[in-house]
Amino acid sequence: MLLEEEAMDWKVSTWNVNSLKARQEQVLKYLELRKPAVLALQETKLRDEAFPQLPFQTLGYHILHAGGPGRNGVAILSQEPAEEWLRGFPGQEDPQAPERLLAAKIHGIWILAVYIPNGSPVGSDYFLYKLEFIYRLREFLEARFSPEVPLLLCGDFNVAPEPIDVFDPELLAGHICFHERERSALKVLADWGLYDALRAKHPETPGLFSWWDYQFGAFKANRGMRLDHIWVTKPLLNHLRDCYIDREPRGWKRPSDHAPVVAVFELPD
DNA sequence: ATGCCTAGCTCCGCTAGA
Repeated sequence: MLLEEEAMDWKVSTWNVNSLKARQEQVLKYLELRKPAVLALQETKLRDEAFPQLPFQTLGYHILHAGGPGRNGVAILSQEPAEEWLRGFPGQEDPQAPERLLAAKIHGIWILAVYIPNGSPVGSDYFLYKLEFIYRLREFLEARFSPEVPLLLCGDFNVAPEPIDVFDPELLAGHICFHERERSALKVLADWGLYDALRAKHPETPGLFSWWDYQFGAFKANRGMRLDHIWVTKPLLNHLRDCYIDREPRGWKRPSDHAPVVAVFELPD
């Protein structure tokens, strides 16, 4: 009993909202309903000065945002303030990385929130940029962090890791977000010492997707892909209670095309 | 078939998303 009282539930959620301007009311509703300790957002599509801080602060969240004009934009909202934070790949010239990668130390745990480039079409310069981005992320982890300490990498990876993670692996073979080269890049990233939280808890369950096309009634038919992930180091995996995809917001009116992915940890208070 | 994908941006169509 004493042990239970000393442990706390720590919920981390990641959600590609496809414009925070268009989705502000839904994100506020989500925070009120689910009350995650941390919510990572991708595709805010906002400049830093345009982030609507007040309604989120009113709900008790601290805000870190790494945005820019038009596309991209990542944020970390947290009930506890960040002790340290950084954006982009430090020391690198890439103009997009500071809108796609944000890291924050919260409750003593480094949380890396990422929006990996889409990379379409396959074989283009942009496709190579996507692969390179994933390899640079691995180098960044090597240079700056250790797999021996609790760390969480989450966000829109824009890659479905395995055939079980897409609705039709034969149809989608070689397509963007399920191409062999993307999947092998993701394996190199994982080999640093990261575990897929969802598959740690639900290794064989098919049909677990986090993105569905707006077209073709894809959500209703569950024709989707698992592109959004929460990966953790071994020390944090030991505290993982569950990981799941929260499909409800995908069914709301005027939704994002992605659904939140959630991990719940039992941590010492 | 009542029904079309949805953002931003600078227009009133285009590009990107995945």
